[in-house]
Amino acid sequence: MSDSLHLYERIAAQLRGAIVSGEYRAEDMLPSENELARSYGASRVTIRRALGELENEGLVRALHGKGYFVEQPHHTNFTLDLRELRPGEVTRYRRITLDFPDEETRRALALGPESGRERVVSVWSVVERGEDVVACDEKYTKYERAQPTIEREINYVEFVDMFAERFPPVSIWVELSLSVEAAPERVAGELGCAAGTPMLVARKLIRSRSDERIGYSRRWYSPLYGALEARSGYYVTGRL
Amino acid sequence: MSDSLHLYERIAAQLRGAIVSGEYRAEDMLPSENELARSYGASRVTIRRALGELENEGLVRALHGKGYFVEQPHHTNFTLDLRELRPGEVTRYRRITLDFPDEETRRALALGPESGRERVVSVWSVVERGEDVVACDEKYTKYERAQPTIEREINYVEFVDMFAERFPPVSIWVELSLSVEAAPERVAGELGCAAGTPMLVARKLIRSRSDERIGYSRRWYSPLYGALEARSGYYVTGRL
DNA sequence: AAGTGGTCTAGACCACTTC
DNA sequence: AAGTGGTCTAGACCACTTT
Repeated sequence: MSDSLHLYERIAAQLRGAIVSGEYRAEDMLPSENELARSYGASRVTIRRALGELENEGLVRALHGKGYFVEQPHHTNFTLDLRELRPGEVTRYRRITLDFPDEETRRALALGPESGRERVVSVWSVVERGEDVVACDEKYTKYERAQPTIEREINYVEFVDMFAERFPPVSIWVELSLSVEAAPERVAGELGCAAGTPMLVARKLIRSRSDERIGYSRRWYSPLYGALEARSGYYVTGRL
Repeated sequence: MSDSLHLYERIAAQLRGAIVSGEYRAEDMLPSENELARSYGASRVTIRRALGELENEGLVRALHGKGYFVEQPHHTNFTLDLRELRPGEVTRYRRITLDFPDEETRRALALGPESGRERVVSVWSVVERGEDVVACDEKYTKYERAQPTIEREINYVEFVDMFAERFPPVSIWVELSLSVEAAPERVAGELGCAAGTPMLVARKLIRSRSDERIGYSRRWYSPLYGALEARSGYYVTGRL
C-alpha cells in the first residue's frame, strides 16, 4: 500500500489502472478535478499533474468546460530508431567529391532548375558489420566557400552533425522517406551484390528551422542488414 | 508585443528562441528557476511549466541539484504514421478462414512448436486506391471459442480494433518490423504483379499489456503504394 | 550552508459548457 | 448560475549537489 511513489504518481497509477482494466471505457468521463481532489485528499494542482501524465500518454483527453474523457487509442504511430551506426557497425569512407548533382538531388536541395551550374559536395560511405557490407550511403550538401574542410566533416557519424558548425543542431529536422528500389550499379558494386537487387532505401532531407534544405542523403540497405524494428508508442513513461 | 499567449508559453518561446538561435549552446546551463522567476517576474511554478515544455521537446534536461542543461540533439528517431487506411483508400475483404498457421505465424503467436494442432483465424484483405490494388494484408489471431463472430470483426478497420472486445484497447501495443521481400504467389496474385516482385513488408505483432501475443499480421506494399514518409520528431508542440 | 531542482498546498481568477 | 478545465501565485518542505 502507498508505495514510496509520489502522490501524483500514485494517483496517476490508480486512474491508469482503472482505464487499462476496463473500469472506465472509451468515451467515458472521469470524475472532475475537484471530485478527485476531494476523494484523494490532494490539492487540485496534484490531481492536474496526475491527469496530465495520462493525457501525455494519450489515455485521456481534457475538454475545456466539460471534463476528462477516456480516449479511444490508435496504434498507428511507430517510433523508428534509424541511427546511422548501430553497435558493432563501422563506417568506411569511399570517396568525397565535388560534382554536379543528379536530377533527384537537385530537386531535393532546391538547386537551380537545370543547366547544372551549382555543384554539391558528395560523400560516399559504406557501413560494415564484421565481414559484411550492410549498407551504403550517399550524402549531398550544397558547396559553400565557407565550408569547413571535408576532412573534418567525415569524422562525424550522423549526417546532421556535419552541419553542426553552420547551423545550431537544435534548429534542424529531418524528413524521411522509405521505399523499395532496385540497386543501381554503383550501389550494387559497393555492397557486393547484383545490380537490380531490390533494397530498402531511406532518403533523408535535412532542413533548417527556416526551412532551408541543407542536406540530402540516400541510404541503401543490403539484404544482409535485416529488418527495421519499431514499436507503437503508447506508454511513454512508467509502468502500471 | 507580448502576444496573446499565456505567460508560460511566452517564457518557453523566449528560452526556446535563445537555444535555437545558438545563444545557449549544447551543454550550457540555463539560469536557475529562481533567477528566471525573478527576471520574468513570474512565479516559480510558471517558470517550471515553461521549462517543462522545453524538456518535453528534448531541448533541455533538468538535473536535480544542478540545473537545466541544453541537450545535444539526436535526429535518429522518426515517427511513422502507419495507419492501415489512408484517405482515399478502401479495404476489400477476400476471405476469412480457419486454418493451420505457417511456421512464421506459429512462432509469432507462440503456438505449440509443431504438429499444427492449433488453428488460427486468418483474414485476407486488400487495400484499393482508385483502380489500383496497393497493398495486401494477412492477419492472424488465435482461434477461441469465445470469439465474437468473424462477420462483426471484419467491419473494424485497424487490426488492433478487432481485439477491442476481448482486451481493453489501451492495454495493447504493437511491435513493427519492416523489410524487403519477394512477393509469394498468393500475394502477387492479389496485387496483380509477378511473383517475386520485391515489396516492402510490414509485420505487426500485437501484444497485450501482459505480454500475451494476440495477433500477427503481414502487410505487403505494392510498388504502386509509394514510399512511407516520416519526420524526425523534435518539436512536438508549438513554433518558435 | 547555500543553491539547485522536485513535490505539494490553498486559493484566486479566467474561459468554456451546460442548464 | 453552476460546474468544468486552464492559468497563475506565494510559500512550504524535501532531496540532491557543490563549496
